[in-house]
Amino acid sequence: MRNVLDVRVLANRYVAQLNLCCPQNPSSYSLARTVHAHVIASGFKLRGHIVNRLIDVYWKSSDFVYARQLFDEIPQPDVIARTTLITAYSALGNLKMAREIFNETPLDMRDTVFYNAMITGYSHMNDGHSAIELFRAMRWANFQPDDFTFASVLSASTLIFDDERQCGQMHGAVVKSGIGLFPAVLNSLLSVYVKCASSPLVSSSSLMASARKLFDEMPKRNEFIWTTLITGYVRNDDLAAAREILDTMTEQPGIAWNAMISGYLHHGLFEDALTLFRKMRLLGVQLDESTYTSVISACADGGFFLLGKQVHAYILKNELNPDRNFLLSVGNTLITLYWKYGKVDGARKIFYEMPVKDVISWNTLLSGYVNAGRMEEAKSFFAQMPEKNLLTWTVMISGLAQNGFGEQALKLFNQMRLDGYEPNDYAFAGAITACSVLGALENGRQLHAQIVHLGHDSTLSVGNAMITMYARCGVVEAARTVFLTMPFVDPVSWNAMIAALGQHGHGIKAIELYEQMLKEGILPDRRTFLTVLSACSHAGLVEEGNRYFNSMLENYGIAPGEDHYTRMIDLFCRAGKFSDAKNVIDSMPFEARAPIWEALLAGCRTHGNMDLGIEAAEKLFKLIPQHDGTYVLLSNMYASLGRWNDVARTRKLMRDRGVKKEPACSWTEVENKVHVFLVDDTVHPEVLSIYNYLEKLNLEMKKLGYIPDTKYVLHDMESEHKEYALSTHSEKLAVAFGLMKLPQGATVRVFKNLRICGDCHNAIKFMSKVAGREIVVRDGKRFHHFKYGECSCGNYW
DNA sequence: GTAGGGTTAG
Repeated sequence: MRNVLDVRVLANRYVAQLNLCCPQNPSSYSLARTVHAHVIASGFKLRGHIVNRLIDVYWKSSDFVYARQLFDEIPQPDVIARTTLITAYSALGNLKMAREIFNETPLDMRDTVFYNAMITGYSHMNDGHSAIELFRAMRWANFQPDDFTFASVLSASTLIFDDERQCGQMHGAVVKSGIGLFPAVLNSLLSVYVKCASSPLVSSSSLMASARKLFDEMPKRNEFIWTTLITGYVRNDDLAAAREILDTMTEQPGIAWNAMISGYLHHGLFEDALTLFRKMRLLGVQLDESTYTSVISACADGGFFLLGKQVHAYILKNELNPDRNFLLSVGNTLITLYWKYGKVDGARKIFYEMPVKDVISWNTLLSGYVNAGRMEEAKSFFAQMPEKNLLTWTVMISGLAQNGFGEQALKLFNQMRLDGYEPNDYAFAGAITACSVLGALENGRQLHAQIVHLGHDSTLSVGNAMITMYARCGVVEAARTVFLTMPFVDPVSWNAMIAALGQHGHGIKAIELYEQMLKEGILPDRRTFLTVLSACSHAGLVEEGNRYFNSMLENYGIAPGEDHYTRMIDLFCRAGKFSDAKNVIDSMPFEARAPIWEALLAGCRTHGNMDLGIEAAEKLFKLIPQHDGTYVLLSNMYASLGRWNDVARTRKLMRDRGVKKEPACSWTEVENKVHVFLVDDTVHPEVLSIYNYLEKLNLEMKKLGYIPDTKYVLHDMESEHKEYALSTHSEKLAVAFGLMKLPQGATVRVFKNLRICGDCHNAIKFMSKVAGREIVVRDGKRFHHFKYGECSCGNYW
């Protein structure tokens, strides 16, 4: 038998021990289990504060199941136990269960803290309306709100308030309740004004003025209040006002400086961010993980790799004992820093040395692989990720699409939906890009419909991707419609639309659009010039192209890069001006590398300039001996000159050197279905009937003066299919198929992922004449529109 | 038993 006093002492000791438990302390859980065992062993009844503390420690140590079990064992849980359980359910995001406990609790048992817990639950789950509704009910039932209540309700208010009147009313309620002096409440009230000012629906200036007034009247300000106001100005794009507040601070809390640095960062003012960082160090302001993450991020986005590396070294030297969270967020930004400057292996090293990693770490390195085009590594990395989120899928889908793996990207997009993810605009943009790569118009249209349905069609990423998709699928009108109906456009949109016109042979229109862009005050960048030069090249606008090329450095201070010189060589070669093309190479300020010679060889193939072509090929064999494109271009060049022995010799050379050729395929859109003819060197059964149809066409073509039956092998086929392949190429097959199947008057569209050859170009020209139809054929990224024996590219194929 | 600020990935 114990006496009452002993029992109390013991109970207090248990509670004191349990109060030492906190979720940050990893031994909390076992400590609680020990106390728990002691209590039972000493014959104590589990009740009162002890059981309540146990429930609290258990759920906070991630053992909610046990906490709930304990709760159920109590015959009559008091209001504290109930409050704990409501908090636990809210933290797990299960507001339904939290509310159930709430409703089961009789009115006379409830107190203010009990209401606070439920209101906070709603507020944390971003359900502002329910939080405020409960706040009203609480006051209706005559419970007195306290400082905690207001802090939660105000936080909920920031989610839903969008006008000044509501802010004023809430302000009034706080004043009336007589609690206004608590810093937490004042800070929350300030947040309400500040967040309401960030809403696009209201005029921010008068709300920020109210916020400022509240701030000026505050009797006491803590570091959070300073920070909230600075963030407020930053979010409303008034960096000067934010800086003014920072400069008038008497104390120097690090978090306020962090807010300012992050403000500069998000407004692209990287140098200001870094200057402020230097000042922080000079004044001895406390630096923390947040400072480092922002600063490294500023280095990553602002072009300061070396400085970023210095910060990295500084951290290694001065932060001797950083905690695990520190290593996590700082490590994550360091990964970004390294891969953005092409140091994927450096990024990889940091990743694998990190003691703790989260989804962001994985996603960041995944982006690094994808961005560097290291898709094999990206794929296996993706497969071994322990946790994925929406961004993971998005990065992988658009990465696959942009690196040419269209089918895999679409497969992954479907997989993502099967896994229960609702794609966002970026994911849709990735899928649309995949359709561009594949030329899968029908698929793209279906996605377009879904995008409109889900309301993603007004976003830039989707709009820009759709312009390109429609253009590359041969329907430039649809691309134009997208461009014209987009609520906002950016330089990427202009580029995409100019490219769309250029790729379809509308060179003049492309240039007109470019001029219009200039008139609207948008500055061209390196990519714009690539687009414009391509457009000129495809339309044979030699003079214009030359003029734009010269304007790059003269008017815009942009030094032409290798890719711009490549376009110029292309431009001159298409026009047959080989000496000009050669001059371009000689005048370049750097050594000609493979892309330059490849452009020259491609140009020589088009116009059968054998000597120069051989010269270019020789250079390429030295520079990139295993590249299949050189052999294909060279043999095509010989073929266009009718030098079949040289064709055979080149192909033998390729085999002897063990060069693998990418498999090719061809498809056409007929009756809303995509028909694939040749994939990986296999022949579709329908090829035979097409072949016969083509024979008939050939006869008619002969009558019209075209000489068909070029005797060389279809590049994509091996010997077993030669019987059907001897006289035709896959583009021709596809066109013939379209002519057979599509009703008179319909346009035949062929989307192919190779460059069209001269023989096919001629053949299709005549086919369009014989059939009296419009035929659209894809040639790499651009298109040929054939009509009555003419082609949109004129003489500049 | 309940609240408030700054932070990284496309």
